[in-house]
Amino acid sequence: MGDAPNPTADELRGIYLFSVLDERQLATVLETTRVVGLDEGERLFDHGQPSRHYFFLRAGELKLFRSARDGGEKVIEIVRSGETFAEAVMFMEEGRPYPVSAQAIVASELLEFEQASLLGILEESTKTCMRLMAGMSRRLRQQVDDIDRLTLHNATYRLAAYLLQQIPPDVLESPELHLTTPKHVVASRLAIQPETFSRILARLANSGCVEVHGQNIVLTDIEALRAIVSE
Amino acid sequence: MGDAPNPTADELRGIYLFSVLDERQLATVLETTRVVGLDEGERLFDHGQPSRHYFFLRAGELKLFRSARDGGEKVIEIVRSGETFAEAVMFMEEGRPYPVSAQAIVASELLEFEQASLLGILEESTKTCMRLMAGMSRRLRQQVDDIDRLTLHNATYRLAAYLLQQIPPDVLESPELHLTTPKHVVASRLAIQPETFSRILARLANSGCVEVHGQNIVLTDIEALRAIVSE
DNA sequence: CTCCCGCCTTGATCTCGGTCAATTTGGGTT
DNA sequence: AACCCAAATTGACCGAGATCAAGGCGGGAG
Repeated sequence: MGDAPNPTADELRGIYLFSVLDERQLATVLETTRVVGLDEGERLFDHGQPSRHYFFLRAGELKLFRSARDGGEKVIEIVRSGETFAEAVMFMEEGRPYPVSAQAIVASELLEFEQASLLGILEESTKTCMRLMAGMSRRLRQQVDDIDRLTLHNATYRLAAYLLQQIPPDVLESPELHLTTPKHVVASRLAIQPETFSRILARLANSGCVEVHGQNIVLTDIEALRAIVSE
Repeated sequence: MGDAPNPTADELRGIYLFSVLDERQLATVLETTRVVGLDEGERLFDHGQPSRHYFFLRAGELKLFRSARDGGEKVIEIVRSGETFAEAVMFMEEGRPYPVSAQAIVASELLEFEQASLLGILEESTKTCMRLMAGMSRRLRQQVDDIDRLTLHNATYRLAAYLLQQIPPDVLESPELHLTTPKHVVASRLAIQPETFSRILARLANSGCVEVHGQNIVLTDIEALRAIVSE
């Protein structure tokens, strides 16, 4: 490879978590920062493994998931480029094991940070504490939403809600969206089997809500989708 | 009433979140602390309502839950006396709405704190930030465990895991435990219908794993329960 | 003691989504 | 082009758990 640029203070400053750090603090973080490349399908860490790092996804896409002994798999979160993850693990007791496994969906490039370097900074930067807590609070709420959907709503609802959520925030009238992720991964994210996922999407298609062309999905009737989601 | 004692600095010091505060900081918190009594079934706050307070449960028990329009209800967490809750809400964006509703399962007594008083303290007490983050991190992990159980395991597994989890940590050989909570609430916590809950418990009973006497359940064969959970 | 109302239990039936199995599709490789 | 393999689709069937419908039990109020 060799074309992976080394991280700079400027790059770090662009990451929300680090955006209020001063030069010295940024330098401290940079000292132990490593660039990590991941091939498609490669594991970054495993559930239960002791954690010493947290990460920023520069490019690519990966999934955080749990596995069952029978081979079943549940995607807890899909991480997209520009996001940090596993930064909350360091506050856990018991040797700080990762609560999920992480695997690249496509070839990816990440920055790997030492937990220790951030802990020192948190001691002196209450602002950074606030950023970290804001992120944790958001995740907490998202997970409550996930539990709500899993237990109080059916698979069609969950899929419709997911599609609506994928609409870029700035676009009002753009009903076309591109699944960056293989359908079976999205299915697992929604706790649906691939076969059922396919059937529900087909049903939405021939009831006129959506048009499916492989990874591209046109939301031809947003209102109908909203109707499904509003009960 | 009138028999609800006013909170003291000492009582606050006994709460994990406040345990590293100095006298002045405790006094600041105390200034805006209120004692709140709740009858059985009474609501403390509702999902979506703007939040200004967080709480400590002095006595009693309450449930944090989500409702569906069809009347369905999912208990997200059962709060027991000695626990704080809703302290993570203040870091949420968008007017900080409560992500769940809170309702007393039995008559309860709580302390109500203003979010604003803690925010000021967090600015100057990085140690308190750490405590708060530790609590949030633990909740985050618990919710991942919940999602795991909901999606990767069946109702019998969830019930068995719940029973095993209720064993007091100090007791090794005590197979007897008391449900402090009505069975239909536990059922909702586990995302099981009351009828199914009852049937599964009956099945565990006459396969010799447990003995049920109303609210009291004797775990007669812990190993068998462990076997169900290790699948 | 008796009544009453919620909670719990038990039975019968239904259904959504999972499982098993067989194709089909499509991007990537030689 | 012909081939390959993983992903996706489609069909037939099944089953865990939900729903609908009666009872039974137990504790608090009069």
